[in-house]
Amino acid sequence: MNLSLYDTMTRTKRAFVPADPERVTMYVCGPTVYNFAHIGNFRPVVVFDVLFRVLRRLYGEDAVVYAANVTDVDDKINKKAADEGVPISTITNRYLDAYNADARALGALPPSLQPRVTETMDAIIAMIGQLVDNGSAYAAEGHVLFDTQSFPAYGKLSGRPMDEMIAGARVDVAPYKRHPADFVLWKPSKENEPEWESPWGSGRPGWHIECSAMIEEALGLPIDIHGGGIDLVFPHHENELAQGVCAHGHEHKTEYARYWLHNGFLNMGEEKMSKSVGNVALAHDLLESYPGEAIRWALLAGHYRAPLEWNGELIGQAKNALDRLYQLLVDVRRVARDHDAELPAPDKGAVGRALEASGFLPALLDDLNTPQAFSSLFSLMNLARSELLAGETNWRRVADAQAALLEAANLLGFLVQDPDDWFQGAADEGLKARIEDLIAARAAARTAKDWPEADRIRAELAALNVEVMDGPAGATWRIKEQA
RNA sequence: GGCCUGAUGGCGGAGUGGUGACGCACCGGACUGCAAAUCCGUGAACCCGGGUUCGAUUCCCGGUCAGGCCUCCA
Repeated sequence: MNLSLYDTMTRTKRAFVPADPERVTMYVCGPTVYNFAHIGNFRPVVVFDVLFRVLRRLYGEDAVVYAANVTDVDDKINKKAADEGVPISTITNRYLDAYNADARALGALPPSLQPRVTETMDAIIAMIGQLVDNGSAYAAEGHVLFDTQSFPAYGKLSGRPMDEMIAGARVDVAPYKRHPADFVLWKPSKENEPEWESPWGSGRPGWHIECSAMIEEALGLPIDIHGGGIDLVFPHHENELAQGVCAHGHEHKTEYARYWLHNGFLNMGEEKMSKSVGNVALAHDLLESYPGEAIRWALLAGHYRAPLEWNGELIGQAKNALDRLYQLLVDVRRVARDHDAELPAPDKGAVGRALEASGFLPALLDDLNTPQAFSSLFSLMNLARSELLAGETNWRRVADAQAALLEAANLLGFLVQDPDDWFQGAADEGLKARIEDLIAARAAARTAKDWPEADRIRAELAALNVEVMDGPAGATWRIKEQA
């Protein structure tokens, strides 16, 4: 089975072939850290995390280098810092920490590298120097601009003929630009704004150059995969590509990124209007109310390139779907215990075959078709369930079936918790002790067939947001919907 | 204004030139003191109008609606 990916540059789905299978490189445009990130900002985080995991599986954990940058020089950051009267690093560190915490809560593995603009300044200035030296860029009125006319392939990635864009543009063109499409590589800082020394005067880099510089410094050209949101195709990635290639001279022989991947947007629908409720669209806030895994599931419920309808029901649906998957894990554990059975170690060959036969891996390798992979997850779960419920339970087969489900789910970053924690994790130790006491009291009432008392205790538990489930070997419980 | 996507059951969402996955929700049954979980089962959809075809949800054209980009933006 081979991975195929849809490449924005060629507008086709192509077999993925890395330049060097020993060192597969991926770069994804990360956040500008001036505030808590919107849930939409986390779609690429989760999507490319899945790709990262898939690549690690295919090429080996140490063979994949994934860089996700952080923009920590920006007007919005400057404004926020000025408003609070603090250095920009106070702002950027605060929100980068929050961003990383949210990403972790959403089950994203940390990228191999997380370069920051402030730490890449020398490479940025050096690259601008190269561009000026070889005639791809020019200085004007304290700015340095990239000369789009010097790069014939400009516009190829986004599929925009330049003249059409200029004709339809609604923005005023700065007078010092030679061509309307030229963009800033370096610009003077305004009063009281952070600035860095450069051969063109003190100032700060334009938006696009940071990524080109980071890619060269952190990964080296060409990179295998360049990812980001669909909105970045133009102008960001188009510009990045142009400078990244042209920095190496006019032959333009340098390959920049072998595959360009872009995720679609979350369609916020009416939700956008609910500002009164507070910023429900912040991942940071959603994580207060829902498990990160459920939010992750919701983000992967649609194909990454398609728009995803983000409505109020989605995360709840995701939570319920995960409940069923986790329930299988709980049941396997309980039934095995009831039978005093030890689950044997799973057979790797059988597990591998199940991932193929269920369609799970084929779906994932087909341009990351996560919705179809989800479907396979349920068929793997059903298989495990029927093995568990078979008349003469074959523990070897149960173990293999459960292992297949777990391996598949884990590859997507799901079922990573102990199932008891999933259902009961929201309870602290004090609450757990109290629940156990109530359940013991209820068990006594049930033994005495005192149904009114048993029901009264159940109601008491329900008031604690706890659901009791009677089973042949005693009652179990779980925390219901978190408010 | 220019360029570009998408429109599938109550909700989310795959897929396909020839009986329309999967999940959530709903309904009926089994199990249960009652529930929950689980199991069995039912119902329910391809925006509109043309065209191509033996046959279109799937291909083509037009329309409507929604969204994106052209300016910071996942």
